[in-house]
Amino acid sequence: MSKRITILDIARAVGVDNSTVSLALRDDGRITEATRQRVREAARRLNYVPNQLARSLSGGRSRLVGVMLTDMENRFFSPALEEFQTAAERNGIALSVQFCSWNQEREERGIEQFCGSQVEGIIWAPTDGGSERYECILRRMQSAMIPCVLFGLAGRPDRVTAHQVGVSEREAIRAGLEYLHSLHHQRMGVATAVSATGMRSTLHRNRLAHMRLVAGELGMTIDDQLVWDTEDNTYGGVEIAARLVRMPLPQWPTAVFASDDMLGRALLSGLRALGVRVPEEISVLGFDDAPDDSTGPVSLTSVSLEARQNGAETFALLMGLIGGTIEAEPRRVVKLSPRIVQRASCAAV
Amino acid sequence: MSKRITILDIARAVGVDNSTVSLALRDDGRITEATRQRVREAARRLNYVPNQLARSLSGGRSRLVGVMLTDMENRFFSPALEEFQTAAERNGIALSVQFCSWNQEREERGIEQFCGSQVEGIIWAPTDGGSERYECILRRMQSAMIPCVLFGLAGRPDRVTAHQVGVSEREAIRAGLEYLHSLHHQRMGVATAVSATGMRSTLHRNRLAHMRLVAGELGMTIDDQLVWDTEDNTYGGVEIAARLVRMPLPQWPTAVFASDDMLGRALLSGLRALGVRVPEEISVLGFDDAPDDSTGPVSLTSVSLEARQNGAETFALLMGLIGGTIEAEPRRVVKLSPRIVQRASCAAV
DNA sequence: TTGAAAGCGCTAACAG
DNA sequence: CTGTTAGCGCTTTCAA
Repeated sequence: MSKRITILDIARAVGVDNSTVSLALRDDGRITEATRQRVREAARRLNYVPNQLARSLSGGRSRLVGVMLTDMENRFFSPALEEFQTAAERNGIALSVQFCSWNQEREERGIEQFCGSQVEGIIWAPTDGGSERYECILRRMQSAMIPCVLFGLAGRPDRVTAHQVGVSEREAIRAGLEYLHSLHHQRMGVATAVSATGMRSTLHRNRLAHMRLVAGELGMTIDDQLVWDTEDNTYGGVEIAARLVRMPLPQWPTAVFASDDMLGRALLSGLRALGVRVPEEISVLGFDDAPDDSTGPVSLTSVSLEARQNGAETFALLMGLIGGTIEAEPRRVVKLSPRIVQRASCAAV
Repeated sequence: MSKRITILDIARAVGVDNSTVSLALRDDGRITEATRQRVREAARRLNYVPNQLARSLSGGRSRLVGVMLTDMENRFFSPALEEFQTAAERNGIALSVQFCSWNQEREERGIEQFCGSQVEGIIWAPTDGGSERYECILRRMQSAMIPCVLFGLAGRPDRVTAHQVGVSEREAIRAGLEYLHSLHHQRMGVATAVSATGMRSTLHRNRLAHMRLVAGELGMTIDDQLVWDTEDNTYGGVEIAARLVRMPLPQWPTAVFASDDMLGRALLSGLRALGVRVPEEISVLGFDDAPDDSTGPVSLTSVSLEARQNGAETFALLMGLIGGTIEAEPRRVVKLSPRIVQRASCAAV
């Protein structure tokens, strides 16, 4: 029934011009404290809600940033998004988040929608990097002059077509292995979930490949016997613990590198339950440093992918791009360093 | 440099009026196929992106729905959001998601922002139900005439101040217990995470209270000795398995009701690793039916909270409200029934 | 210090 | 079938 309240209603109520109201509402210095008060009061009384659409259209800036993520499951996104949020609030920016569920059409439509909504910038964790389709989307944003920062190191290192922030998985794996190496571990096991469903599989496959590669370079061995695979990314680690314990002791690795923190924690829990003392009898190293709800005895040393810091860095870069403090060219690639978060699950041999 | 392309640019390029372009782009029947083609072609060539802000402002409808959730961790939200997405796409609606991270100020600001963005409807999974603050937010949406559907059964059943969709936890607990009862379980254990941090604790505390209550009504016993608590919601279940196994056999419960599926799966994995056969030696019942990445031997019978169906129902209700097919009054409370998803982890005594 | 007027990009009546 | 003409609610010069 009652139409939506606009500044005209306020203007009429207070007896001033609408432009005065507009200025007063935004605390412009040109308006007397007195009128400002009356305007504010009327606004409250009338239950006025400023129309952001009109504001953006007229002002030419939406104060909106779009965030396109692959899925909600990814433990890496949660702290990063948290970081986006707080940074956005500090900058007076609203966030609009979308999840494409690894569906590339949805991903494309979503970004299209962002552009249509006149977002001032886009943070994008793409489903794939370097494909034709992906480059095309990037170009469209570019031609629409909407700055975009890729979240996570996507695409081919040879052709950097967009700003990006992330840590190299390769380097992170290397950091983990070097850490184990520094603790004199030679014979190493791996817990992985290559058999997991969907995109998870690819993730773990890549990590495993990197591990093999880098281990070779460091003179460490990853015996095929010591690569335990599971299809259950979340709880398969427990079963892996059981499999490990069934092995004759002399065949045990001195350390197990888990392909992600889920596997790592599950493994740790399983070993504990089976009476294996960590790190005395075996060391366990995780990967991701995903946020943890355990405050108990289970504490996993892990290679941190620095989700929070990545998030902060990404948003800062985007803000610079939006504000014009940072030039669109050349493309920036912010490569953060992985970090070993030392807890109790690793010890020297 | 190049200003953004508008319909005027297209109109100029094609040599027609801008309103013709507007209609042509929306496939209005009044425009000749020929001109439509030319317009479309020019639009593509010029890389035209329709300005959704202007469209919404002018058209008076934004085709935007806001979704306010507490956090990304909640496994219940993921399938529900998926459902929102697909339903939204079918209805030509765009979704804007926000997570408040259990921060009530952020929650409030977020909803405010939704209202300002002229969303046509809001789906809200509130941090709390029935508080003064919460009622106030509800009223504001109401006075802005933005329909809102609460996701999950929030608030006090006595005073229904908003539409809501969900399943009653109480009933779900009851369904679980009745199921165990029907399998002749008398002596029952509980795996809970009351010691978890943050809001999780409250959740588990409530569930435990309901369990005790309903168990009493059904003549089942929950011995305090058989209530195992952990602070690690995700992997604590493994440790609980170890604790259980340490007990002398005659004291074992015949079934364990896990307070959520994380605990349930962890427990199952732990028991397996410790050589306990499920369900032959003990039954395990989960709660939530969270999406599972395990396709392996671990398969947990669980009380489903019907996340997908809840999601679909919620969105449908909101669409009805937006479209005017459903009246704003009286408030609708759609209470879905929990369902036992029978897998392999429960058997009769 | 405030008011008048133009316009952001698009839609939607209506007129031609 | 296409062009004309008003707005949508707000910002932003420029006058007064």
